[in-house]
Amino acid sequence: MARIKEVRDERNPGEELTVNGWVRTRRDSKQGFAFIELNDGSCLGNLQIVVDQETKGFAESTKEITTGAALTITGTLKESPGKGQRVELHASELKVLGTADPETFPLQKKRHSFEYLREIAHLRPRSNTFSAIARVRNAASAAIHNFFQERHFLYVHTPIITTSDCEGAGQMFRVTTLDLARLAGIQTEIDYSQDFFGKAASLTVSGQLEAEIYATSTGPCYTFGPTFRAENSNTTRHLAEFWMVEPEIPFFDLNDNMQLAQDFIKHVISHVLETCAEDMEFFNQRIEKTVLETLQHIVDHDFERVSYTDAIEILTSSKKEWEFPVEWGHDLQSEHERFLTEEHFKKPIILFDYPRTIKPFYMRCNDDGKTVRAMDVLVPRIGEIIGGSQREERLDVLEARMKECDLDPEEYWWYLDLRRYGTVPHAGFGLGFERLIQLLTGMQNIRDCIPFPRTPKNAEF
RNA sequence: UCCCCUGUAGCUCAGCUGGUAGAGCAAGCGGCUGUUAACCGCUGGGUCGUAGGUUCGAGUCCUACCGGGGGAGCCA
Repeated sequence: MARIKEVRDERNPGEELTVNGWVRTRRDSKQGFAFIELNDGSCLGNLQIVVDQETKGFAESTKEITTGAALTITGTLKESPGKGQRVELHASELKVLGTADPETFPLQKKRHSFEYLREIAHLRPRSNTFSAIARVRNAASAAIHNFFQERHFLYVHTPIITTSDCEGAGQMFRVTTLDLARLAGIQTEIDYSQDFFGKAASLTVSGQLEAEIYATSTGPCYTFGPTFRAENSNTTRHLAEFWMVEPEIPFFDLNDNMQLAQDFIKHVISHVLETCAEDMEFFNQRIEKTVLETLQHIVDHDFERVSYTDAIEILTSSKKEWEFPVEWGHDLQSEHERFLTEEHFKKPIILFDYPRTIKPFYMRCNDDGKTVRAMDVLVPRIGEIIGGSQREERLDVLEARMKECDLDPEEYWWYLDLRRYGTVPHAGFGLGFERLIQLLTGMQNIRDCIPFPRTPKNAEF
């Protein structure tokens, strides 16, 4: 048995082989033969199968060879006289493994809207676009591990269920075994001591705090796993369940962190461009005609590093009309970020040293008393793809910051212990994996960049 | 959560200022062809998102709800 990618790329005319796959389309000749385009998901291209009356099993199953049907075919590979393919398989034997009634099969041999395909998420990976996304997603995952493994980072599995109630990164999904229907009737304060973990538990919004534990024990490390945010976000770049990559490195400052983030993104892009050439060509032609150019440009240039304060200066001195005013101390709006990365610098930028009032407690305070060592990587079209910082390693400063943010240091006793015993400067960041896939593929909507998207009011499949 | 747009055949859409529905593609059948987003002809297919309302009459106007999309906020 051979996979179609292998047949198309490596096998030679004359070889006898068997392939399995699904029919994409079929072109008939009444003279008794037909062309079947077979795809098995191993690559974008189909294998052209030539069947005729000599093909065992063809005559009796002609009606069943429709778009979507699963076939197994044995035959001889031949050089193709037609245009569009190097080789084609002349079938000696054909068997229909599974039929697909053309009257009801939802995928037709025509273009479908992404919205429609989202409603049939169980079948959409059988389409060109979604199988290509799946392969790019796979290649990007491999590139992420390569990048860190080559640098001897430890892959750490941080917990999915957490009881540290306020990690600070937004609304959390509650995890419970309590009988909610019954509790709703009683209407008293919920007693979490009766719950599975003996206290309130939630799905993680970040593995950062736990990653810091390993960074300050076993050295540079990274997490790569699912993350959950219960925010009621309805945009093309937010998911309730998404995958995040979070490296954490001891003896690192913000500059080291910015360099790592840049090297990391460039590495993943380069790897995908190399290993998914056919899929990337498809995205460039059919999805977004500037992806290849954009990605190459990112690989070839350094990211622009701009302090928050300088960014404010650039924005106020540009003669743009802003819907939201630009003012030091306020977070930048989408329109501001887009202007900086898409119009002003026209490449990825790293904004750093944000006002402390708009950033979380764990970011290291600068000596100016106003800013923290935060960084955001913004890329054209997507916006923020990475958020990170140098962490506050000074116990007294960290405690003071927690109180400033209305957090109870007691709750974070173990996090503070890392500063109490052998504290070191360290830094890290979080990369939204699906946003990276958006950047790589040119897909507009993040819901098409994950196999089974979870968004408000949607968790089908 | 807020703002805007949208919901008509399997899919993508048209249907102007209200008079009970149409195209392309898909599908079925037939023809043609070493074809390749194949091509040509014929045929079938819709209680116009749901519930109310205005009107002699509503796909078309109004209200509510539900679904989808885009933008904003939250962030990755």
